[in-house]
Amino acid sequence: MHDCMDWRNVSFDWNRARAFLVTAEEGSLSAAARALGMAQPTLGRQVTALEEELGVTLFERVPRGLELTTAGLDLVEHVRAMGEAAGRVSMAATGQSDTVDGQISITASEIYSAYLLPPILAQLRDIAPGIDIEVVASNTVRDLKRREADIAIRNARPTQPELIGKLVAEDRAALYATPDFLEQMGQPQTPDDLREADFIGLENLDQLIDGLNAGGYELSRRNFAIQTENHLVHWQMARHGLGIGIGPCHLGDRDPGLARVLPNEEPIRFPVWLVAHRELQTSRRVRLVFDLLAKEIPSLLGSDPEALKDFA
Amino acid sequence: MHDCMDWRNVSFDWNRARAFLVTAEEGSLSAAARALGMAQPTLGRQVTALEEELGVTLFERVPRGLELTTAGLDLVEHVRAMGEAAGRVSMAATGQSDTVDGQISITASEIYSAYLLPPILAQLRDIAPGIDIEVVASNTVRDLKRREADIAIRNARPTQPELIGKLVAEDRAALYATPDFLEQMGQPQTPDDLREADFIGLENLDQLIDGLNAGGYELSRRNFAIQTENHLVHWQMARHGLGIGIGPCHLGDRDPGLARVLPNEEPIRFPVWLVAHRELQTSRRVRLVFDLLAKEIPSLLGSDPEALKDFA
DNA sequence: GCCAATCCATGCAATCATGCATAGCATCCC
DNA sequence: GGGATGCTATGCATGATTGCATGGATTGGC
Repeated sequence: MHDCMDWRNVSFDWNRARAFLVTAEEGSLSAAARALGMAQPTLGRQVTALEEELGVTLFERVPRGLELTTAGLDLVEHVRAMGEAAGRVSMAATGQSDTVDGQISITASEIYSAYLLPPILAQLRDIAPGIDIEVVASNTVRDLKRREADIAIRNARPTQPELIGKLVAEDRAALYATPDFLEQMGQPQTPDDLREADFIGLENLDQLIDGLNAGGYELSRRNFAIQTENHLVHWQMARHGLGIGIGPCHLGDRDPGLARVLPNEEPIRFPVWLVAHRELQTSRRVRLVFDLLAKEIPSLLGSDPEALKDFA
Repeated sequence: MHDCMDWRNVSFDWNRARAFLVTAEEGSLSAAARALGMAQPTLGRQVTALEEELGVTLFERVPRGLELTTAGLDLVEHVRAMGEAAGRVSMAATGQSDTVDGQISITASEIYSAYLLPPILAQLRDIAPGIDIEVVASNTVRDLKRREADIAIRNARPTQPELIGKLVAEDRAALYATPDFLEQMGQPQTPDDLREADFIGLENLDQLIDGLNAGGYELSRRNFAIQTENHLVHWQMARHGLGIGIGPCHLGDRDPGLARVLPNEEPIRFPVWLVAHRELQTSRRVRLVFDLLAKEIPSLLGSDPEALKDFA
């Protein structure tokens, strides 16, 4: 089967190829070194050695950094393919990994990262002390295909076929403000009473306004004098009486310093999905964390299993 | 362009992946080591380290050798893709032979052009008949930046940053004359014996005199009754007994019609550099010729690789 | 049953690669 | 124009990797 495969063609130093790839993608040796957790001189020497080895000048040394030559531009395409294959190797390896100990990376919104994950991760530390946990708190959807995280907590069903998702809970969100703030407003009762109210804004402001208006509100940008892209900051602002904030009920209802702005309005209901890459689902470690999250999130959110049917 | 690609997923040791691939394909560490030109323990340790790194047992150690586990069987598929990409990298770097065709221009001193290059260029004709060769025989340094030639053979390290040089050999030169001429002089033994001798001059006569006097001679312009700027003519004059000439030992020592004037004096030693423009170094054609010259010049000159260290 | 061949694992010395600290340089901003 | 900040290149000491030599073990053949 393997009569006489010639391995000399691949006998150049593959780590140098990796150094070249990351340097090309990051644009400078220093940035690449930071990304890889290596020293800059090391990377520089590896790139130089690869140029020597292949007999190709890959980069033009310019003061701003390194710039790909035409030859380098040609080669980086092939090396990129190598890197993508390497990513699949790593993905499959984690999936095959029979040891629980290791690193795992979870991405979730800032609110979930701050209020939902900590008690669960404390449990995880007890159950499996050998697992190193990294939490990527981000309100933008991270790409699991590129392995930006192993497990994601999201509020929508994953669309990509290589991702598998599990609907684990229902979450609810409502408008919150301090009791003082509401008293000053005269205890609003209907969305109409909020037409002149001060809200605290988030990123994607127009999208938020459209969403609320679709629910019967009549708001515009002038209602949002204060704005932040950070949801935790947003929440703290609401708690300090700076305006009306939007947040999950499991937080707001338990916060003695906050009250629902419109107690008679039904909260917004949305699903909570756990998402992981198919390859990773076979990993004992990923499996363990995934199952723990699936078990604990519903109880922490006080989610009724019956309610999940509405999102199917 | 893409904000923050996460490279941790590819940060495992790629060389270990290569070790794993070749071992899996060849069926044993020993065979893989032979194929890669490495030692068997090295490869064994790399595979073990990869297993450690990925947390996956790749091979079952059986008496006959190594056998892939099911996990390894899964992983080898992905690593094979990596290897194939590596092959394309190497291919793109090495270049296909059909793109080699074209014109190339080499500049060298007259002596080298006449005595050193011909046998090498004959080889080149055999290897790559599609390459048209131009030899610029010149004792003045041609400007590679202005593309006066593609490759230069020089006796000094290139100073301009856009030129890259490779120290390929050590050359030696000595004073030569015909045996008859020496007998007539009474067989000189020391530089002092040559104070009244007839030398054959070259261009830059004063520079040559200074150089020789720095080596213990006591010469002046009146020792140079005959002078020519052409080194080949210079050499032929020496061969015809017109005086003492200076020339490379690899020529003089093999010439039955010539003998060293001072056999006990150490020859002048100087480095042989191959020089090319950085940009041209990426050309497959230039590379091919460059490498051929780098390989053949040392053996033609009988240069000891150890001697090169003196010029570093 | 023994010898030869082949395989993997380990000890050890030399080599190579790495990281740190630093120098050299260009650029940007005040 | 000068200080701050980004980059790459180099010297040097340390630590990791390599190759060689060797040991232990199994298979196959005579």
